[in-house]
Parts: sequence; C-alpha cells; structure tokens
Amino acid sequence: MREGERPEIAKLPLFAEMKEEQRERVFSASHLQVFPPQLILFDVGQKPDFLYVLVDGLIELFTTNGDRDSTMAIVEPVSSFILAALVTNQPFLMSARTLQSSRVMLIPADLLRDVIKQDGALMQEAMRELAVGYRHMVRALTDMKLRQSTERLGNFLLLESHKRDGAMNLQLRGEKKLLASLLGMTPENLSRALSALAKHGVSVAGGNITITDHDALVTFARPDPFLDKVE
Amino acid sequence: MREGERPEIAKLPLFAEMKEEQRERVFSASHLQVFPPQLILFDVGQKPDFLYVLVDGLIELFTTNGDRDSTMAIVEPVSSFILAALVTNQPFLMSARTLQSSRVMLIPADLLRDVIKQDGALMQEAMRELAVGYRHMVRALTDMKLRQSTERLGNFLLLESHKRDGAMNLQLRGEKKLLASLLGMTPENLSRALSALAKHGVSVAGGNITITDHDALVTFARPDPFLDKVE
DNA sequence: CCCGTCAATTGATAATTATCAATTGACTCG
DNA sequence: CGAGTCAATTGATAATTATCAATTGACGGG
Repeated sequence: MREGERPEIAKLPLFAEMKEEQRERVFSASHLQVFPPQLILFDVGQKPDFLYVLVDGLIELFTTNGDRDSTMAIVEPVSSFILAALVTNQPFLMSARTLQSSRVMLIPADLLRDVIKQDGALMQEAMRELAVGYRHMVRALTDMKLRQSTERLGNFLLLESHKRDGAMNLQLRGEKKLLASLLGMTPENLSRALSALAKHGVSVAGGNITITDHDALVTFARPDPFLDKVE
Repeated sequence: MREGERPEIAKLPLFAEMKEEQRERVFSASHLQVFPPQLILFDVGQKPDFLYVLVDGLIELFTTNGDRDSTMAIVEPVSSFILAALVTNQPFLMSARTLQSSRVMLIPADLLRDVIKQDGALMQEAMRELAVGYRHMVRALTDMKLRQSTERLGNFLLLESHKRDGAMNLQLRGEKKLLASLLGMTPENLSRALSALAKHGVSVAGGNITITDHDALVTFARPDPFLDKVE
C-alpha cells in the first residue's frame, strides 16, 4: 500500500498501540483497493481472508433471510470491520456492500491473526474493540426488542445529534430506505414515523433533519441514560 | 473459594490456557457465593466490580425500558458473563437475576483486568469469548429483525435440538414466559406459536416439547446454514 | 428541456403482534 | 382435601407494522 495512506490508519485505536515493527509487517503485506458503489465485498458464509479497514467511502453490513434483507450496521471511515469473524476464523454472519465508492485496506487474515498473538498491545485493542462491538449489539437488540419504530427513530436522531457534538441539524448519509432497514422498519413506515415526530420537535426537509425542540423529542423518545450513549 | 470447586471452573475455555501461577492468583482472590432464586445480582448502569462465573443454577440477563423488560440471554453453567462490561470498564447494559438458586464465582474486576494484561493466553481466550459473544448477538439481532415470531420459535427448537446432540425431545428450563421474552414475544403469542407449530412437526406437553417431524419443522422454519448454528 | 427512472411519500388494506379478559390447570399451603 | 396462587391457555379486540397501489418529486441522460 502507499505510504501516504498509512498515518490515518495507524491512528486507529486498533493499530495505535502496537509495536512499530509489527505494524510495519502488517501494513506492508496489506493493500488498498478502491471499490465502486453497490459492490458486494463478501457474502454470508464465506471464510474471512482479510480484515477490512474502510479508509474512505461508506459500507453497509447486512444480513439476508430468503428474499428479505436487513442492514445491521453502516461503516463509516476510518474503521475496521468483521474483526469477530477474523478472530474466530468462522464464516461471515453478515454480507458487506459498498454504498459509495470506497477505499478499503485489506489485511491478510492469517498474518493478522499471527501478529495479534505476538503483539500484546494489538491483542488488547482487538479485545477492546470486540467488547465495544458486543455492547453495541446489545444496544441494538434491546432497541429492537422493546421499542417501537417511532421511538427507535427518535432515539436514533438524538444519538446522531449527540455524536455530532449536539448539532441540531442532521444530514443523512445514504438513502432513507437504508435508514429504515437499519432501524428495522419499512421505508413507508419510516416516512410515517418522520411525520409523526413533527409533533415532537423534529422537522424534515428531504435528507436534512432538524431537531427543533430537543426537550420535546427527549420526552417522546425517552432515551435510556446507559443504553443510548456513544461509547 | 473452596478447592473442590476449582477444577470445573479451570476447565472453562476462558481459564484453561492461562499460566497456573496467574490462575492461582485469580482464583485465590475470588469467592463463591450462593444466591437464592429471583435475586438481582446487578442492574443496568452499575459499574462491574466482578466477573461472574455461573457454577451451578440458572441466571437471566435482561434489559429494561420503562415498565417492559426483555430477556437477552439465559446463562447456563458453567460459563462466565458480562466480560464485555469488565473489559471496557463501563456500566452494565444488562441486569442479571437468578432464576434458580445459583452458585456464582465472583472474580474481582480490577485484578482480572490486570491479569488479562499480563497473561497472553488468558487475553486471547477473553478476546475469543468476546468475538463469539458478538457473533451470538449478530444472530439474535438478525433473528429478531427478519423473522416473525413463529419462525423464531421454530428455529429456536431446531437449534436446541441440535445442541442436545439431535435429541427430538426437549425439556424447557425455566418458565414459558421466560422463553417468550427471550424470543421477543408475549407469553400469549408463544402459546399460539406453539400450537401453530403442531402443523409443522412439533408436539407440546407442558414444558416437554417433542419434534415429531424434523423435516417438516425445517421446511417451515427455514433455518439458515450459517446463522442457525452453535459455535 | 423533456422523458425515464427511482426514491420518497401517501392512502388503503392486510398481516402480525400486543393487550385485555376470562378460564383452565397445576401446585402449595393450611 | 379444599382454597388460594399463579403460570399457561384461549378468545376477543386493539395497536403496530407490513404490504400493495398510486402519486409525487428530484435528478440525469438523451
């Protein structure tokens, strides 16, 4: 891979603490690749040959059941994905597709597993990342099991706002049907949920959503102080 | 803790590979405790003071939202739980209660985090356990997002049967309303789902469920070869 | 600049799931 | 052995969500 790309990847928590020598070994065996939009990177059931690091672009992780599919996560740069499959060396449980043209670093799986064993700092960060990912999934499952769709949307907006340092104006990345799938509802119901939130301090103009009354939205969505948090 | 209890705990994958000296350090600082049924071990929001290892009994991990709650996992012996909260040293996202009288080993959190840093084999097993847990959550979320209740029940039964070496006769641990909550439905709907499965090779007698026609159940539930697997 | 395409919205209806209510049945306690 | 308790079931209804259908609106290509 090109030298110029390395710094931002090396800054990732996952790779930040490892020994320089090992990082060199990993990076020099990896390569960057650019994928066009709507390309499937891998499918459920495949064995992981690489750890993926999204450098630029947008990627969707999704699962399928018959003819339906569901967005499990949206990966934004810069972050790695499918670490759990790599660590367990088990087939993917999710498929991945690019939503936009994306630059992705591919780290050979065998090598990385090997380096993880040798570099304690890297292993610790991998462990931490998996723990954070696990907790993220607990949140998502709780959200799905005990909230209904409009509440999920409300809490999603509050969380997005919080992630963006409290910005009251949110610009959706990707299409609304993607958000619908992420929130576990149909696009039709997302539309209706968005208009329902008009009464609770949310106004929508295309992909631009504004929280006009934060308190009203909080009252409606009842975010959980521990669940609805960034980590 | 008592000497006699150690072997079965030491056999846990998590602790199996670590250095004997470190294991001694961990175990001698830990203690076993017996809790009566229906006791809350900890609540959402508390900081983890211990890693919990269920030695004997049955424990429920659940989340709450207002007046509703939902079973996230049922912990059977012998296994540890809330490793992710311990590793990240963040507040619990789930509460825990005993379902039966339970013997639990409590390992001081600070100590264990310390030993994990020092013992590579233990860290690797912790990492692996978190990866497996993450994948389990991906399965659960997929199940919830793209299957409806009767399908979830059908696949649950198939998976349970598979876990018990293909036994066609299943004895439920715990009450049916617990299973209902785990599967994300009301007890009423579990009742109906169970009778609906009568047409698809399942017969019920109290807490005793028999798969009378495995193929028929598979045809109905359409298990996913990768998703509906034990790891 | 118009047409075709497709995401998004809106309305109507159907399916799924939850809630409320009542009953049954198993088990315990006195 | 009978009363009380509670899980489980069953029926009726309501709420939520999905599906189907039609329309609107934005955008890019010819």
